[in-house]
Amino acid sequence: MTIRQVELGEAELSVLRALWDRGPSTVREVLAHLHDRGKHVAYTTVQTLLTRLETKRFAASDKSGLAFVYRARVTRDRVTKSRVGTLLTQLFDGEAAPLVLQLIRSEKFSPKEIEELQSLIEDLDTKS
Amino acid sequence: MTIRQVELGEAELSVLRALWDRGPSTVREVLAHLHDRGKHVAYTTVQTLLTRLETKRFAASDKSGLAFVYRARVTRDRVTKSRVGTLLTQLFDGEAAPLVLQLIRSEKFSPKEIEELQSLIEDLDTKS
DNA sequence: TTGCCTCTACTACGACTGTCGTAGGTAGTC
DNA sequence: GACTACCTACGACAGTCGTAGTAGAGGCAA
Repeated sequence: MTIRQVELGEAELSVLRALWDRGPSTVREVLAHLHDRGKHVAYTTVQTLLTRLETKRFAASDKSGLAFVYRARVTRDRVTKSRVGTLLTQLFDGEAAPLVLQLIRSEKFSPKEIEELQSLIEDLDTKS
Repeated sequence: MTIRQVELGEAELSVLRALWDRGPSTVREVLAHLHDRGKHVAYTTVQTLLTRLETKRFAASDKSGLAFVYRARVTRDRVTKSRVGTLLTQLFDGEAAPLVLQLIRSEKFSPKEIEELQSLIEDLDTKS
């Protein structure tokens, strides 16, 4: 069967992130952006990745002037949620709590973040 | 180049999970376990996956009696951390806080979990 | 017009993954 | 001893990904 869900590879995701960060961009602009983040790939690699993103309908393009301009067709939030959901399913049987607990135990947070966490949790508390 | 980090595919991970859940198991036992969770794959598929897990050093095997018995060589916690870390890098620039906030906002928690969260966060608070 | 630059369209290719099938050994049963 | 059931070793194959080269079109400077 292998009716694999259409998903994004790591390199594809990094290109999509460039579109989110920069807004609509040409191949060359995405390339420059990736360069700035220390990713050194060839121009045509970026081109291929953008084409694939378009095929998978995560991006769209318009010819504007000389070169195609690509833009994201999905929000960062949507992709993020989907990815997190996949992780949850794969490792935590879909339960969010264990992941949250683990993150809180093992990662560092700034005072400001802690405060934010606190108020969020208090809200949860009153709602339930 | 393509010095891709040794990682686990989804099917491989599900087999590794079987080892975590059941403890040391034979191919047939893992197969039955997967079956129980609704995953229908062939015996030889499981065999291949276990072999690959062994090649990648995520599992080891001993011949004990008739069939090989496979066992996990990495803890669930270790793999989980690594996966979460990857996700964090790919989507949140390595920051845990945004992910935690998003999870708390978008997922449901039981009163017991909320309580646990609260006490954890209070600990954070006093430590900082 | 003749090059040179920049783009797009294709093609390629090796590694990795998910899935199995086949061949051939081993052990208990009739 | 022959059959049957179960195991392992290997090979295979298609689809996905990361990465990139090449050919050919369009525009601009000399």
